Amino acid sequence: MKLSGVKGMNDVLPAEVGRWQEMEALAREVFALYGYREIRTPVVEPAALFARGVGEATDIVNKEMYVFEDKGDDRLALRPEGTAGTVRAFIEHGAYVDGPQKWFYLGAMFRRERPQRGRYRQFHQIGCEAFGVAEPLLDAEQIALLADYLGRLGVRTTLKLNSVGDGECRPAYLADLRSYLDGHRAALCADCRDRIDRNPLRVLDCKVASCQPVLEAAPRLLDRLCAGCRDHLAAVRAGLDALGVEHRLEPRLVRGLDYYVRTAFEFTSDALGAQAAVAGGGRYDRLVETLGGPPTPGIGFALGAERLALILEAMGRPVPPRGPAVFFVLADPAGATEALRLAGALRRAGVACDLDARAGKLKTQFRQAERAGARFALVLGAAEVASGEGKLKDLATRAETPVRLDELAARLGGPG
RNA sequence: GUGGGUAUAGCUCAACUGGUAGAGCACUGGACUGUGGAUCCGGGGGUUAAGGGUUCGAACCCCUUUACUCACCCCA
Repeated sequence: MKLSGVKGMNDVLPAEVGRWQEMEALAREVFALYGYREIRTPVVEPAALFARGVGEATDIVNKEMYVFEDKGDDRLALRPEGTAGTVRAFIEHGAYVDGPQKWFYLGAMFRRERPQRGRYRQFHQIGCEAFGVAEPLLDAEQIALLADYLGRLGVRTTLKLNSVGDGECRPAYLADLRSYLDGHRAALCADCRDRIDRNPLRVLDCKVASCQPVLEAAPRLLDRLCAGCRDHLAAVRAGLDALGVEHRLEPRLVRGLDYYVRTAFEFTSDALGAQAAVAGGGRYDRLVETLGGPPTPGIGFALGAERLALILEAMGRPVPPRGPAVFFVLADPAGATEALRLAGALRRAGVACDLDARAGKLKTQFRQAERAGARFALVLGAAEVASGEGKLKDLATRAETPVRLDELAARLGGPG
């Protein structure tokens, strides 16, 4: 029986892992610049957390979540998204007493869907959550953070912004929309007819040509926003303008999670195929309360790491190299012993080095040095041991320069 | 969950309308007993995804299963 990985769950091999390390390191760096601090929560949570937080009726909870029994006790779930667990931790540890909090996380999420380009059963999200501030200034700042992060990676995206209303204006709008769509049921496609009850906002998103006339004339949420939501949206846009963040108002942008209110946004890329969203998020002012905490506004986003990696790859952005500074080529037993000793000294000095312990043909060792991504190679044999001197070979230029072995650490430790 | 496409060496692919399974790259040995990317010669590697059927004969045709992949749905 041949073993293979679980469908939709992928390995990141050493050759590509540099890209992931780059994305993660930059996230930590940039998020810290905006005052966000890292939080780590379990991959497993009570299933009820997601049912209550994300929404019982959403596809994510309803059909995509991995749920299992833990020895008969609780019903547990592999987290399908990061916000609910973060909010749970926020409440459980009473973090709300310390005023506004800005947190971020990196981690694996799980959804049991049919895999396709940019969509996997285990995938990784990089997300930010900010608690305790209802002001639109925060929305603008957080969206700018995300734009900043993507911009530093050279990724070109489109930012789509919308308001999905709040408890004051959305229910009335939804009722109107539902009855409007119901009245035009016959003119809509089968998918849309299903969606009328389940998620009427989604109908507006339909791409089927025959549905378009009905949708064009449908009531628009943007026209029905209450004064609070309208002002909020205007302020967010003004904030983005002030920060020089380009965005597009997208009245049909919908989020798939129940907890979103007011601000909803999405960064999309055309390098991704059908799954165009690199990152998405929005405000969730009632979520903390829903999950049992004190009323606390919040806003957050999640970015799909696999999708970002796909974009970087499509851009032809090279994977940052990670090779040793020097690779020792062992010419004979005396050289091998010396190499081991020298390697120890260099490593104590913080200089990365490597060698091929098989000590085979020089040709093979040089090939190994190149494959390891080493900057220099240094042949070590009885002659070098005797003279205390060797030739440091730059593998890129193939130029050799004499070097005293006891000065190697100083030579390689410095810049260049 | 629903469709479409694909499946031959580690990778990329050949194999004439069914006739003994090959090449390039990679790996490895040698030409070169202390200098890699070039050249030349040699070597290891395959139940042709799996199972069944048709046939004198199947990588090729038929059926089933599985995996991968793209799209729908949905979302990061």
